[in-house]
Amino acid sequence: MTDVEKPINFIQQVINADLSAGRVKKIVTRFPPEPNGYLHIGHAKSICVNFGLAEQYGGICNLRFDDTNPEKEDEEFVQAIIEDVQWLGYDLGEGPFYASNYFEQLYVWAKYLIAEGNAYVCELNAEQMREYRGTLTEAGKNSPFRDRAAAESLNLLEDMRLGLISEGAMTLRAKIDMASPNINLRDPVLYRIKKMAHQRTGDKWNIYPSYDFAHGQEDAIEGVTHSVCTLEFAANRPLYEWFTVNLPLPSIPRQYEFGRLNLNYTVTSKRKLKQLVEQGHVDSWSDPRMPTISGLRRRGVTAAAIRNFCNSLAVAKTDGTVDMAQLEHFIRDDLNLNAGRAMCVFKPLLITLSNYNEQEQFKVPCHPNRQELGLRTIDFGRQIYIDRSDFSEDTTLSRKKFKRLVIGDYVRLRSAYIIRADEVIKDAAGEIIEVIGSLVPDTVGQDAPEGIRPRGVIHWVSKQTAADCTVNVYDRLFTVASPDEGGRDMLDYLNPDSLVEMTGCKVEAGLADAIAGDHYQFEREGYFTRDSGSLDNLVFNCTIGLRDNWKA
RNA sequence: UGGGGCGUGGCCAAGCGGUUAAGGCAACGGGUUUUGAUCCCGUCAUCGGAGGUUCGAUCCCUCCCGCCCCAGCCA
Repeated sequence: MTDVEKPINFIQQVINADLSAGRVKKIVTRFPPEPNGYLHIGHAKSICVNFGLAEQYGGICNLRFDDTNPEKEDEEFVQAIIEDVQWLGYDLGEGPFYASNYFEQLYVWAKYLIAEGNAYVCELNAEQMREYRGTLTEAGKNSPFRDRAAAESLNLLEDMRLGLISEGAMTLRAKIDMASPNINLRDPVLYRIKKMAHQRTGDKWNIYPSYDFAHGQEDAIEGVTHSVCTLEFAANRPLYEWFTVNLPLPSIPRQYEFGRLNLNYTVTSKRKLKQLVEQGHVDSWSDPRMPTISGLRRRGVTAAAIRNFCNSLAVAKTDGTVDMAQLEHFIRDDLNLNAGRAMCVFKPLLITLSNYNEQEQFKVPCHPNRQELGLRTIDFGRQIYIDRSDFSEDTTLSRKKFKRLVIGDYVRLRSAYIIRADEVIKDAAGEIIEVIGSLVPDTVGQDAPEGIRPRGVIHWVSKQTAADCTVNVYDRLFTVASPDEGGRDMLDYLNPDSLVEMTGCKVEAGLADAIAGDHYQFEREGYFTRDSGSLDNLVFNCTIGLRDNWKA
């Protein structure tokens, strides 16, 4: 929460220098996802960095879909991405933008490169191209089509575009240097043939630009000043810059790379998340166990928590793995401050108060430290439920070790009376089915009377008015810190207990019609939100448990 | 192996030749508390290794070690 002056990162240093040198007047950044999956927590960092930079410098950040490969993309993902970015709290401004809107311009530039002798249509097939490319240690060799006349390439490119050439038969390649130690510069492919409809341009195109040929030019068209991406694109930067000197671009963007976010006990790779969804290991991209923005949202994580977490991360060139505990800290930090309190009993144990026959309602604070959040009403009666784990017949348990209800002893019911457990009723199997107790009069909102020392404070709900509900408690999706390490198959490390569904829970009446998106702290348990995926029933998802410092 | 990038406490991370080597997370002690929560105090490193330059190096140089990225007509 504290804004201890965060040191400026290397990108801000560059921006400051560019601003003072007059190289740029207004900062323009961009967040360029390919719509081939849902956004995850790693993207959140990128979004916060890019939109954050724009915000900080009074510039703009474009959400731009890098939709250059219809084979993998889908409109569903476009919509989900837009929703997630907005939910995180960012304004799309004039956007969203689409690479596909620039296809015509890119094509004009492709012809320009050919005319300038900087590109050619190559007829090597995929396998041959790989052979010609060389290896990390050996230079590649020139394609036999490398020196064909510009006019011929121009005609062939046009044929490719018109669908006259079959897929895989030809590509348009930049003519750079087959001996470059940087493999990205060994005559990279600019256009490939895909006779496939695009979700936005329909069947207008039979060829689609490659990432390298599209990305920097999209930036230039939009006037992006600082193209901030992740480290794995560092090797593409020389190519990015090659286009800026060989094409008549409207502006010269510059690319900078920072380390992407990795989190332990999960995976942050669209490919792997897609696999989990498609193979049914989770119920959808928005499964509350998924590290997707939509999964976190359904789980009950707030946008503020995600933003605070992302802003706590460094924008640097080191690539490390952040401890899940750090994300959890920001989730609790925000929820503790903002979530209203409520009581929910997971494993109900009936308590009947033999000396009480009334019905009462108590007005209790929604938040112990923020009275401005107001009061709520809770019902109290002769019969209440407490959690089975909050009762014990073992009278030898020390007060320090078991601060709950023990037969013959006292406990405080949160926001209500102090009660004593007098008698246990069991069924034929020896299972406790009810506890007969008695309350200590006049103890609501009062200190315990002389001689009575409640062992602790426990939560409860009124039997008469509590609502039945189901509670989902989640654990980490994987059993090991790095499920995608080395040659591991993440599926071997899926946590079989990542979801525990508890039915027959009892929540205070006021939450019977809780809405998804509202956050509650179930006292002594954790933070919860109504599950948006099963609104027909009253289901709460555990966002995260309360911190638990006591050693059992 | 060719090229590119990175190595500061269990994790993240400031530090830009002279600092008691920030801060956060975690952990561990203690205090407050009608949530075993929150909150509050306190404890917790000599900077991958070896040389060198310098009055002085985590910061500069050399070599070594380790990790990451690039050989898709993916992004």
